[in-house]
Amino acid sequence: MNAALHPTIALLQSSSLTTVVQQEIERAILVGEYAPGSKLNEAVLAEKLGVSRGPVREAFRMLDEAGLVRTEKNRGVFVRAIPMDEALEIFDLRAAMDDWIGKRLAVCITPEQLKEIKAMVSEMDTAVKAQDAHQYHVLNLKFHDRMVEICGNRKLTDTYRRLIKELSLFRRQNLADASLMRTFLNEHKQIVKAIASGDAQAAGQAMFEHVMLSKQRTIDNDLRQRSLAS
Amino acid sequence: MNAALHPTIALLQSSSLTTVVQQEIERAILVGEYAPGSKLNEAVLAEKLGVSRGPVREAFRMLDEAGLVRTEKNRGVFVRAIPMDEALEIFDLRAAMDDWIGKRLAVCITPEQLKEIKAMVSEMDTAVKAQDAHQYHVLNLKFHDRMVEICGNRKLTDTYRRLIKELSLFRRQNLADASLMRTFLNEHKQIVKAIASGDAQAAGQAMFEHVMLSKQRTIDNDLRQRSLAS
DNA sequence: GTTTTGCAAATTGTCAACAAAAGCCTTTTG
DNA sequence: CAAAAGGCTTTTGTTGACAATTTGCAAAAC
Repeated sequence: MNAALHPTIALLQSSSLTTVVQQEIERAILVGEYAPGSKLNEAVLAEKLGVSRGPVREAFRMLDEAGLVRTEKNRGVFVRAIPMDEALEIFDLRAAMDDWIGKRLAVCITPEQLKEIKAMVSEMDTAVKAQDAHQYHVLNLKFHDRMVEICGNRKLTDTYRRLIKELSLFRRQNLADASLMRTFLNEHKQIVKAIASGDAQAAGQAMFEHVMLSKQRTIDNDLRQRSLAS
Repeated sequence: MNAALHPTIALLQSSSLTTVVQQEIERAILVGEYAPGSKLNEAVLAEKLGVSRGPVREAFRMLDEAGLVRTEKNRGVFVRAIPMDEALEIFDLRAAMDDWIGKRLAVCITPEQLKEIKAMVSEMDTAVKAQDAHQYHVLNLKFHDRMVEICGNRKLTDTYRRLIKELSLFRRQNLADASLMRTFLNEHKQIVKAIASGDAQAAGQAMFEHVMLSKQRTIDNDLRQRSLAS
């Protein structure tokens, strides 16, 4: 009965002020409008969004549980600043998941889906050649997100996305230079190749090592920046 | 300065009404006081806990984000009933994580920690011999939880525990019979052995397959119950 | 007899006011 | 001059009240 209802109606039915406030704050955080560590003022946000403080507070509780903000009693909520060691932990966890994802895709991906991710890689190729780091970054996120999605495990997808969101709070400025982009692109090609060949072991390993290289690059980047600062 | 303050003080500093309400509801849910699918009434809970509806609502938003309840706009919040297919998804995800956990432990576990988990297995041995399924279940949870913890990856630990909590919402009655307990116990011994030997590949595989057997048992159990019901 | 319609009660969504704690600036004191 | 004390301001924590929606029931219509 409630199968094919009007999109506007479905929207109104699902979204309360709290959820739309939550989504808006989350968007703003992920897009960098509020820097990690900065304070989020209830009253200011409430007025800005044209609601009272109640929904804002409820949204804060959601974002806290999601790991995007941290709440200090009687002091307020702050955009989380992911420390280096936690980011590295996330990389390890992601690697474990990507290992499984690779193995699974090698076995169960459909020809259409394979075509789809191949197209993504070739788009990335274009971006690399155009030296468009931003576009590459967007495509890269989409590439990995699509692969998890194809696995068809919603719990995995949710967990994976949660980690990606938290990771995006860590060092917005992690721009890859041209040579690194090319390295990653080659790894992507290798991943797709392993998946296409149906070799679960190889696909898992390729994805695992791809993430571990990202981790290593993050470490190197940090060391470089530290030495520059001193 | 605030390093070694009195535990009561630390408690008061960290816990607002919202957090204590959240913890209490979570406890009640996990312990089975509210059955999956049952409705949680804001006003009733608020009065029961001696607070107003505000903190209860904020706690609901946290529990929703944690996956323990589901909110339907204008209808209320309900204890989540994990459907079979989602439970199976969780098993797969857990297996992927346990694979990594096994590999990691094989490499980095200390002799004391190894001794510790060996002691747990022997406790489980006792429970199995005493046919104490409940005690076995408690020890089993502790065993796996401790192994994740030893890995020293807090993000992994958080994620793992989140999954375990959700899984505990699925079919409280999944009691193992004596022969199954013995099977699992043997697998535990094999896991510990593989970890002790330092063979990462074997340890990962042992843990992975251990979870997959749990998954299979869940499927079998479901089929059996379905056939009995018809 | 079944379905529909309308009303009343209960419940959730939202808000604004009050209480309490933290932050800040001035003043006082050594 | 530094540091502590005190009061003022801002911000968060909590509450109770009001508005909007759903639900259950009973009466009416077919």
